[in-house]
Amino acid sequence: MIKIYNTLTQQKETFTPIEPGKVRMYVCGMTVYDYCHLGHARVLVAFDVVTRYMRNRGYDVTYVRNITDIDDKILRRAEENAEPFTELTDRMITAMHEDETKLGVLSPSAEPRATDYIAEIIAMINTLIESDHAYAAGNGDVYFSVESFEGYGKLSKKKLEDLLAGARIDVHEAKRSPADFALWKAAGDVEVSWPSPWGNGRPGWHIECSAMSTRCLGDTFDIHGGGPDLLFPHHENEIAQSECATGHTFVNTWMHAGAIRVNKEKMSKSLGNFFTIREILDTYPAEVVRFFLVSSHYRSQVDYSEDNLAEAGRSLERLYHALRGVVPENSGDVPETEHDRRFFELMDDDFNCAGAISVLHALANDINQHRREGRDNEAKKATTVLVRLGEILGLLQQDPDGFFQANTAGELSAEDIEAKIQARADARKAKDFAGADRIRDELIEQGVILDDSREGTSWRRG
RNA sequence: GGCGCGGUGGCAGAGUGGUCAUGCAGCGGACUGCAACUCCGCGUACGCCGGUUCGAUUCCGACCCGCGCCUCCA
Repeated sequence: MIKIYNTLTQQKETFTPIEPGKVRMYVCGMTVYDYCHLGHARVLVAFDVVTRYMRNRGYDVTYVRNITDIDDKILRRAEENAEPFTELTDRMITAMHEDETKLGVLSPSAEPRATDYIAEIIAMINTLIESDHAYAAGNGDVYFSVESFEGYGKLSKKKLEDLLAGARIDVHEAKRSPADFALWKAAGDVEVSWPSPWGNGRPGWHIECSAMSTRCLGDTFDIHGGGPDLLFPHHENEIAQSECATGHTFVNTWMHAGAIRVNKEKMSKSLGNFFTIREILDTYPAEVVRFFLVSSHYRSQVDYSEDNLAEAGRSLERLYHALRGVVPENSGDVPETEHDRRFFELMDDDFNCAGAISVLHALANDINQHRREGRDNEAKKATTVLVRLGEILGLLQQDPDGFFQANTAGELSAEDIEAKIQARADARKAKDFAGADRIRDELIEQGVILDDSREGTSWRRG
């Protein structure tokens, strides 16, 4: 039985899918005008773990994550670059897929793009106008009438009168109420646009998610997720549009990831304090970045720092070290263990990855102990369990030697290193310890660390 | 100002009404030719003040501090 914290009800609830055995989930994806940063990675990884875990628990998960490929920022950036906006968005989508792959994020079941759903968007807007939840303003814009939806504010716990009183909502003449938001934006002369009953224009941001999610998953679906800054207004507006258009509950469970922070401030585009995934991957292995993200609860805030990433790396190394030199069995050959049960118990409780990782470490400790005391068969079994639980978190699927040796640093080839290790072994055999240590020191200078064990000497790049 | 989240050992980070997170760093021991890795052991953490309770870090209330949203942002 899985429990999930639901932003809508502000408590953990036992998850019950609409259709037994099936999960329909929608996550707000990227607006593709720039490279993804670590905040995006957080959401990507968090819902990747949710998907992997639920599938492992036997659910048939349909995971839809959209791409916003038309919006003001995209058009502005394309103009700055003097390129067609589709070239910009294609490039950024390719880059996003590369980043995802490196981070071990599985592809979603579907990845709808706003520009492919213009007809659905227009149809939904029409429905809203017909039912008086929306109105065409004189200037070609179409707005949603917030006051026409009784439940407005139920997700973000905001009161409409507070919003209306707030000075930060700009008064726009075409709007009937300052809290109303655009469903359709009229296009200027040269801008990218699509024809519509209200003239040429393009969709507003919120409506595209309503149109795509209901089209792909139905009027009501199980889980809707996204980053913390989408809660308001984006998700609140999605609820308003969708529930007014369909007459049904939009989403049962709302999930929101925690923010990534830098120096106690939220990492964000507007503050300019963001680190892109690709620049972080220049310095840290992708799995270390993933491990760092998975090491804390998906809802909590996480501080990005070099120290924290480096520490995550050392922690992950411990796990891989335990796997080194033991070939796991087929997972099916090892029955469920106490560790499996503990792992599932923790993950069932709102995807407690940080807790689940402690099980991984317990397993590593078992493996090391078994090997040290010569219980090879037990070590093999524990290794099998460690790898299969790791997979649920998207971790520990590399060949351990590859993990330790694939580091980009260092000039020496694997052959050079092996030769030096052999030379050192010969020196040790001849009791020439000074010579042996000289070789070891030379390797350390090249960033290569030697690990001696009863089975022989292995190496890694540090 | 409104709404929401959080303050755990040197650091990171789970969790619980009454033995245990876990990792990193540190210390002592084992292993080693010496190291590294590994193993064993160690350090009386739960913001502050009241309350409930036989007992609270965990429940309740007040306070202090931090963060997020209220405008585009994952």
